[in-house]
Amino acid sequence: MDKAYQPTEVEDRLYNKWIKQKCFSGNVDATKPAYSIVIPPPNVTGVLTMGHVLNNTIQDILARRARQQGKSVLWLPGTDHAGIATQTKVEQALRNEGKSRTDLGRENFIDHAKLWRDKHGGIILEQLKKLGCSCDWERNVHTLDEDYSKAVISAFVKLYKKGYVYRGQRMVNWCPASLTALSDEEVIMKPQQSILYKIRYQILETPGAYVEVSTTRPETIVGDVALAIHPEDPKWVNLKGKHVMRPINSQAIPIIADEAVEKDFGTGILKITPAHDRLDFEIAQRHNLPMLEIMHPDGTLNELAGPDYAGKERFSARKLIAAQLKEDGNLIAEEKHQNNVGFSERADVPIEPRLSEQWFLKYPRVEEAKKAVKDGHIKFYPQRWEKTYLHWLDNIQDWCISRQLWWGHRIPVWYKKGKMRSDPSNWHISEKPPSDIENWEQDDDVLDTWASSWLWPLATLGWPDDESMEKKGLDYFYPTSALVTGPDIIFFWVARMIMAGLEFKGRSYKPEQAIPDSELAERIPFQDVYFTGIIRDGEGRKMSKSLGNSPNPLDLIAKYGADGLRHGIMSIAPKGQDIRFSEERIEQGRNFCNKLWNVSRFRLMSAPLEDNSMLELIVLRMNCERVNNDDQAILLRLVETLDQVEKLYIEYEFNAVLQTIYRFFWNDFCDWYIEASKSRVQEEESKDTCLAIQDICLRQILLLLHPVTPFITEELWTLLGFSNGNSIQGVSPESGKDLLEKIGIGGLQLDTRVLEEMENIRELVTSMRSLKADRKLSNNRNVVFSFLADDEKAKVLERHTQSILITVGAAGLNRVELAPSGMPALVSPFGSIYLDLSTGVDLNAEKARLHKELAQLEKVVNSVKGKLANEVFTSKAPPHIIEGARHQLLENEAKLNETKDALAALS
RNA sequence: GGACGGCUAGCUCAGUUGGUUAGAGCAACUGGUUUACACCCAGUAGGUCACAGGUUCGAGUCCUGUGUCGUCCA
Repeated sequence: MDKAYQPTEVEDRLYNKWIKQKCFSGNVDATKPAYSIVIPPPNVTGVLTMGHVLNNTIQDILARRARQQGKSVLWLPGTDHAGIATQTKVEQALRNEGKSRTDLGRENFIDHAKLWRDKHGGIILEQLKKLGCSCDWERNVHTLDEDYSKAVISAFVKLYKKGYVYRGQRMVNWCPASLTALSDEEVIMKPQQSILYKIRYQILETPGAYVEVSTTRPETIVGDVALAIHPEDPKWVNLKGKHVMRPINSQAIPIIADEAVEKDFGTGILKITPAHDRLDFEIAQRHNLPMLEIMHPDGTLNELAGPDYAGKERFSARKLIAAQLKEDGNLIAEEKHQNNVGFSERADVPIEPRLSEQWFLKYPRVEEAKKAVKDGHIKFYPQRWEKTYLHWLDNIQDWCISRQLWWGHRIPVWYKKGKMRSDPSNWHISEKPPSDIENWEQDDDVLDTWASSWLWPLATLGWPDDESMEKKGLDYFYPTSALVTGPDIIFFWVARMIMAGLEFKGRSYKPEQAIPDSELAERIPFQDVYFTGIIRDGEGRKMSKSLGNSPNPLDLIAKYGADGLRHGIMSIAPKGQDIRFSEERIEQGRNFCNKLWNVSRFRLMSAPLEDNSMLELIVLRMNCERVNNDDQAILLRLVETLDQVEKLYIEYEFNAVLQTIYRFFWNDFCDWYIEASKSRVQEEESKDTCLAIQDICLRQILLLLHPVTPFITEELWTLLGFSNGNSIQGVSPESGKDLLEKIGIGGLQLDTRVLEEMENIRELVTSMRSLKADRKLSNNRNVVFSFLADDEKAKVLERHTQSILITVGAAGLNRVELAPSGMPALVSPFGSIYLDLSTGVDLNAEKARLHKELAQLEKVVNSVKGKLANEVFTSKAPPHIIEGARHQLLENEAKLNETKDALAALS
């Protein structure tokens, strides 16, 4: 074995082996419980980020742990076509060649995009393999696959037939850069430093009189069709029914009264631009005002804006119009003003509210979706996200699902050629095109990507095709066991998947029929949802490409190994809290692997392996008579650790899992047990027992760690002879109880009282080391200690003398009858310990140290005394607390007295 | 404006129904190559638990308020 663990070769070799042996196949197996996870499909053109590392490591841990528990596990991978993002990238690539998508035409463009996808796509899946992800790659699904597309189209048609899908002229969020409508969720509100322009409008009926109106968007004045006041605003009561002159493109427009007007904003008078503002649109509808569209889809003003502004881009038009207003004396003031502006999530430009004809979805099963979570059919970890989820569902708006893109699922609607498209009698909506296709033309739009990925848990398992569902095991694997994702897509994806699952899984219910409670559990898409935190950089900023603060995970894998990366990232991932990334933690992950490697190496160097292929065989090598307290203690700690880890996994407390394993492995096993057993392994009578216990511990440590660090554990599983030729996968780490039972087959009974004794011994050893270190004697193994204790304590000490001497590094520990004078001392759970030094002791330093100790003890003793003297405490506190306090007092008083004695002995 | 979350050692974080003297890793400092590991070992130091009230025999933990940072929604 190498002196340091070299992950690269091991990882590649083992991953290939696992793939070859089809270890990750998710098979229907009626004899086993099912465990399934669908991957949150990454963007097909994406590359691995630290967020993916976190998210997928967690999924892999869950999958591997479930395999250990004997479940039939499916982790289903795939990618998302990511409509806007991918199309933008492909168009960018075309533009570099001097071409546009319209040059190519729709069909050519899509072919081109597919080629581009096939070339650039799927990189991320290869990267996930580097990370060790145990996905069933043969099941890989892409949202534009033929089967998946059929499911998406089928869902659309079903929803249309039930009346959930409708087409309508509405105000939508328009992205002038991507030239498509967006859903509300794709709009990000950002606070902006804007200018509030105060503009005067002349009142027609009262020449020479003006009203003032405030707006941040003067360019929309050319689209004004009215001014509005609040009907109960006393300031403007007399304005109602009058008219004003529009200051740009002069025209008389009415003043109307509507309750939606905010009396307190600006002057309390609102300009109404119905085609370019959501609120204005609603007001205009109520008052039968015309919709004056003054903008092209790309955000430039059109002819209706007048010859001076037609063709001008919206922000330059703003400046021009402001200048014109100023010149005409109609601009009263310009004030700085902080407001929120909606930006397109993808293109990062301000969205334009725009009147547009789109397809909308009235969400199905909103009430059932709330119920499924409220009643605990679906559990959120951390639970607090339920609130966010429910709040969104309480305020849900219809979903604009059509996108003016080519890359995606084309909407299965055909219109009669030459007929009014707004008239449903001219529509053909079906999975299949009309038979007389020559008389029809298909809708140009595609569906929002999320309107395909909301079917992910269903469609990846074959829905809605009966044969395919059977083949892929939908009945077996659905509902999936857990979903691991970020809270940033709770609305985009999680909530929508829940609604889709409730609507589509199982028998169909009419919209007005509620789904019976008894069916919720089988219709939901997943049982547990684990929300990860967001990975931030060392300064707490979100990782982003533009900041360049995101490390490349592949570089980290090359540097620290996939196991090191996984271990590092998991150890800093508190449940649902944002994570500050630091490379040091990944380094620790690597160090951990190296420690594991080296202790295994040490085991192999100590003695040749016996048959380690079964736990029972190892157990039988223990000779009960040779089992000492160190052995008892380490086995007890192992049992404890197994139970703790199991409990923590159930709560998805990953970093606590890691911490628990770490403590057992590093502190208990390596630092103590291995050290203490070094001499015993040299001795014939204790050797076999000690090695057997080392092997038991190592075996269970590997099993405990396997979900987190799959590569090194598999490698050591073989090297330490546990494998019997088989993979470590699927071997259970056992519960504490089961392990106890198996240990018992050799006749060994563990006694939990040993643990406390061992803790005291370790405390003593630490103190003795400290005594040495304070005098720069750490490396002197020839020092001699004396101790002063009663018979009972002395008996315990004498039993442990050997391992104390070894671990402290000392030549002797002798009992004395009287406190020796002039020796540095310490007070331990076993009485006073003296470091025997013939010369060179700094008595003053010793006194100072003991005085400090004394002060500390006095503080504790006084505080506990006070507590016990307090009648309210003794009458109200529970008995075990009082008992604990008494015990504490006795113990500390004893220490106090011994410390005083030690001090006296020094003078 | 509303909701949620964080604020504990220099840094990153544990601290699960309130109950012994608040823990770990890293960094710092001291000493060490004793044949598993310097990706290591031993030891030392470092905290009025953001602040202010309150409940309680007892508060890092519960309640109220404030500050601050962050996220989401409007």
